[in-house]
Amino acid sequence: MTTHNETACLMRAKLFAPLPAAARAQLGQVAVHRQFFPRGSVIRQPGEAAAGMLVIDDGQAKVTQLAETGKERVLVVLTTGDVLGQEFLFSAEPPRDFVTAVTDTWVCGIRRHDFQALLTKTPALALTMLNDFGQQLLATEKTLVRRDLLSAQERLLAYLTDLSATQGRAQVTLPVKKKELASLLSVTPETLSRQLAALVKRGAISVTGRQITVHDGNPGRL
DNA sequence: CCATTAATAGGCG
DNA sequence: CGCCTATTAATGG
Repeated sequence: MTTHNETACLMRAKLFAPLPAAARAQLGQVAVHRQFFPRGSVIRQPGEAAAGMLVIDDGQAKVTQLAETGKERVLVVLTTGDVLGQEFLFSAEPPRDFVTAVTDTWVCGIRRHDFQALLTKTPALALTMLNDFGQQLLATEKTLVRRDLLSAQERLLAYLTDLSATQGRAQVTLPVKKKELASLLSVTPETLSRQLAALVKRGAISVTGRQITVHDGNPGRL
């Protein structure tokens, strides 16, 4: 897409934004740079070795888990600047999830040993990681609470409101197929379709394919 | 075009 | 609300 120097790739991760320049430069040294994954290809899958942490340099990817029945469960959708697999910086366990490119995607990464070597020399890095784990925990908590406490319609609207906030505008684009969004929200595709229609009728949103406009209102803050 | 796949509609538990 | 089926729309070759 655009230019790309040693540190740029990893620094696209919002995670590392607070780091001092020196630490970022060092990270750039040990990073794995710019691997390309065409839309639909598998970036990571269960059982792979030496997983490490990944940064979405450009593109979108979904994290899924496969049920016994063969049906896939969408856990999260990642976009440019998002990070995944922080836990593999600290553990040599193989991944349990699939990561699939939803669009053409470029990915960077850091291997566990490289990261840990750097960690011992750079206290700021440790703090940054701890903060990130904390954020991650809060995010997980939020999705759990939503799933258990909110109705399907409330969950959907909460999701859309979040998306609108992160994309920075009222008109948002669904990052994945509605079928997958349904999985992410723990509802069936039929229910998602109905609740979308209900929200439209209520005047909370308007829908054109994957383009959705969130009209201001009182979404509820969960 | 045709063949899949995705999305919606309707019925039912 | 989930599951099932029928119908229609979108997509890809």
